[in-house]
Formats: sequence, structure tokens, C-alpha cells
Amino acid sequence: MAVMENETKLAESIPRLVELADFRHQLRTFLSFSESASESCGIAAQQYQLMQVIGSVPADRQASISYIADRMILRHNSTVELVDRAERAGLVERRHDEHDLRRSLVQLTPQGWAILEKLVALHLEELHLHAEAMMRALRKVQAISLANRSSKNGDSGEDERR
Amino acid sequence: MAVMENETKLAESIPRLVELADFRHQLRTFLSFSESASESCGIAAQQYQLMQVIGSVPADRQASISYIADRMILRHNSTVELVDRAERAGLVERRHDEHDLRRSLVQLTPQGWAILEKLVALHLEELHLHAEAMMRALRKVQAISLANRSSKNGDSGEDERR
DNA sequence: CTAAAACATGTCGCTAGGCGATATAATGGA
DNA sequence: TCCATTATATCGCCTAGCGACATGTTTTAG
Repeated sequence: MAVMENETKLAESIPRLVELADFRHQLRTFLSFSESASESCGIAAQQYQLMQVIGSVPADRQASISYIADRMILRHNSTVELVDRAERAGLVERRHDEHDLRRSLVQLTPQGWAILEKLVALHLEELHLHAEAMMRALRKVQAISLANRSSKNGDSGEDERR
Repeated sequence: MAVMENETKLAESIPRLVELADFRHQLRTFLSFSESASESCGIAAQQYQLMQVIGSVPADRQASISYIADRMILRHNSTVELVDRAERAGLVERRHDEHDLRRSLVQLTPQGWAILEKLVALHLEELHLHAEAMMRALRKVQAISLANRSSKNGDSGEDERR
């Protein structure tokens, strides 16, 4: 260890790195496709995701800003801005909740529905082609992460266990 | 159709939307975790991904800017800037390719390796917990996208299957 | 019933990070 | 040698997310 130049660390010096990197690459590829697809419909990728969230609200809930923020994993103010942009683009519109005047409910416009429908189709098509590769990559990582349990504690061997 | 107010479109008006949205939510959750984990190590999520790419270069290749750009799915100039930042943070360093002076090869510093190792462990831990849910969501979408082949052409029924 | 706490949304200024356009140097083939 | 191609780097711009703050509404405690 002392004699090894620190340049010469090999790809496998961190055991599961390659699999994680491959999985991540799959994700980037999918996200990149989604971005292109959205742009091909004239909207931003985030707006597509926003519409996805709004369009898939469970029947007993409504798409308030905070609900959307929660599902989009964004701060509420970022969500407000996202909805602003989508509203300006004519994809969604705000309504006031009659029972709680603080809340503003967001819903898709007919144009929003149309674009969403188109993008869902495109994504399903893409996933039809690439879901399998993603599954494979994820499965590998999963197998690894299972074997990797308690990798922190004094484990002597970490490689022989499947 | 004429009498329906356009407000009342239900969640299932686009058949597979919920599954796609759920899958996307899983992705966001994972990416959000990755972001937090990276920040907990004092670096940006993109820098972690950069190190992943560099650390997992196949033995017969080297991490040039263009290679990284390709794997990160970024423009080369964005990659240059990403590497700049990572270099400033002491995570990576540039070297010149002796055989092609145009190329600059990027490699991890010892500190970079240390942080990468830590983050890989954190991510494997996380995936140990959530890979299953991601798999499930992906599997659903996949099943759907299979059934959805040629959904464009005049298909009368799209709901009765399964 | 009212004051205060909690909550939901909205506004503003800032910043990071990605991109297009452009520049410069090195390589390779005719 | 000369020029097209390749690889990296630089610059200015712009988007989208965030923290801090503001406003209005509901709920709760007393």
C-alpha cells in the first residue's frame, strides 16, 4: 500500500462502483430522452413531470401546490414558479379551493391533456425499448447492495459472498 | 363528450399515467437522496456522478473530457466546467495525454477516492432499502409498455387487458 | 370570541450549472 | 505542407431552484 503510486488505483478499487455507475448511466439516458421528448412537444421536462403529477392525482385528493411540491420533491416556492410557467404556457390553470381559500388547485387544460397524452405515449414507447436494460442494471445493483449489508462493520471478506 | 365539462377529466383518462408517474416519483426520490448524500459529503451531486464515471473507466480507456461528456450525457463545455469545479474542490486532477496533447485526462485524487467510496457505500445502503420499490414501479411500467405496443394504430380496446 | 400559532401560497433576489458560439491548439490525411 | 477534423477551453446568457420574506387563511388556546 505504501509503495503503490496513488495514480494507479484501478477501476475495481471500489468493488461495486461499475454497477452503480452503469445504473446511473441508464438513469441519465432515460432522463435525457425525456428531456428531448418534452422539448419535441415544445415544453420543458419539468413541465411534463408537473402534468404527470397533476394528471395522476388520486381520486380523493386534489393537486394543491403543496401536494405537487411533495410529489415533485421541490420547495413550495419552486413549485409555485413551475406552475406559473406551465400556466403561462397554457398547460394548466389555477382554481381556488372553495373550502380553504388558502389553497389553489391546479388542473390541466385541454391542451395540457393533449400534450401529456402524447408524451406518455412517447415515454411508454421508449421504455418498451429500454426498460429491460434498466431492470438489468438495477437488478445487479440490488444484488450487490444485498450482499453489501453491514459493510461498515469489521468485515474481513466482502467479495466471496455471492 | 360534448356535455362533459373539461374540468372533470379523471385520473384515468390517460390509461397508464399513474404507473408512469409513480415510476418517475421513485426516480425523483432516489435522485433527491443522492443529492442530499452528496451534500452531506460537502460536494454537489454532479461531482459525485463525475467521480463515479472517472472511477469506473474500463481498464482499456481513459477519462478524457469527451469520454466523460459522453457518459455524463453533457456537452463537452459543460463537462469542462464540471471538471473545473471538481478540480477546484480537490476531487480530481488533470493530466496531459502524452500521446495526444489535445486530450487532457482526468483522474481522482486520494481525497476524491475517499469521498467516492463513502458515497458509494451510502448509495448501496439506500438502494438496499428502495431498489425493490423501484423495481416494482419499473416492472409495472414495463408490463404496460409491452401491452401498449402499437397503441397509435386504430386500437379499439386498451383497458380490458389484465 | 379573539389573539396567536400554524399553514398555504406567493414574491424577490441570488446563484449554480448547462448551453451555444467562439477560440486555440494538436492531429492526420491528401 | 495545408486544411479538415478533433479536443479542450473560454465567455456570456439564461433557466430553474432556493432561502428569506410577505400576505392572507384557518385553526387552536384561553
